[in-house]
Amino acid sequence: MPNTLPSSNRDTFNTALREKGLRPTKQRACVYGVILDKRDHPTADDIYDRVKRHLPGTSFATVYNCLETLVGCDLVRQVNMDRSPTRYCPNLTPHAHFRCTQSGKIYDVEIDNDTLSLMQALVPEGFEAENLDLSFSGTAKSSNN
Amino acid sequence: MPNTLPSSNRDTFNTALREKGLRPTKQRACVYGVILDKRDHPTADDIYDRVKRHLPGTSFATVYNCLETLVGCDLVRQVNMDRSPTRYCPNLTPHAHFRCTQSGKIYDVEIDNDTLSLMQALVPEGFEAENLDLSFSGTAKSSNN
DNA sequence: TTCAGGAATTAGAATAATTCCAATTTAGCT
DNA sequence: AGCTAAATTGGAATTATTCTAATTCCTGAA
Repeated sequence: MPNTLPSSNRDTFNTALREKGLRPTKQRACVYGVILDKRDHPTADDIYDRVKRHLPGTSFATVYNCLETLVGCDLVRQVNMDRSPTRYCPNLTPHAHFRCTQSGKIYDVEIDNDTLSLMQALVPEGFEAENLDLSFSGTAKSSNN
Repeated sequence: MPNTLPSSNRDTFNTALREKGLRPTKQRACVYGVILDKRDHPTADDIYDRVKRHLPGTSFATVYNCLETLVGCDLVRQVNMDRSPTRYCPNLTPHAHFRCTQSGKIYDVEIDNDTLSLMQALVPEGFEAENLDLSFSGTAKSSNN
């Protein structure tokens, strides 16, 4: 059903793209839609499958292009864990990730402001951090599935 | 010149491998040697080039095999930043990494125990973290080169 | 409303890092 | 020295991603 973005997101989407002089195309909307729709940290591959259900003609290149655009517009975030395929996440609040090495699932982990400040304070003089990435891996009890 | 590991490291190396029932071969020693020798977070490619100077016959597959072994024996650590090639680091103390987006260089960043504990405390009930990865990216003033 | 020109999409080829594989060599034991 | 499992080798294969050139689509000026 997406391709129809919920209207609040639709506005954010249109605005974010227009601000950068980019066009809010149906492919971009659809990619954004499926990422919002099921927040399971899908890979480009997953996203491709889901997008095809709504816009069957869509190509892989387009999915990658759209993802790059959405990341550039700060609508979604890339999540890289080790060397596994990049995953995408619509949660833009500062948060860490936990990967269960058994199931492969990725969970969002909140970061409180105090801890965030302390982490940022680790960066030495003379370095200007634009980005911070914190991730954990280990096992999640099955009750978390 | 390595292939000749400094003797203190040579002991650590032999012991670590023997403990796992693995053989301390000259290729493994050499890979370990070049990683200790120049601590600039080399990629497998860099390591391959350096190893070839000492053991010209060495193949790429061997470099990867050796790296995997060394990581498994906790002699070196993998450093993954975004999707760039994996880098290797002989610093085994808990530390974060800073990547300068201009130069591509990677710097070690110390993590004090208090901050480390707070970070570990972020992991919710029901999750058991075996691994923690913290990395920053941004710009380093040229005085840090 | 039409049309020009840039933007976006497309299919498929290309790339880069890494892993796999089957054959050969080597190391450590008896 | 000879046996056996472990390690190494070269090359092919894989995987995620990026590139390319051709086509299609929008948008805004006439």
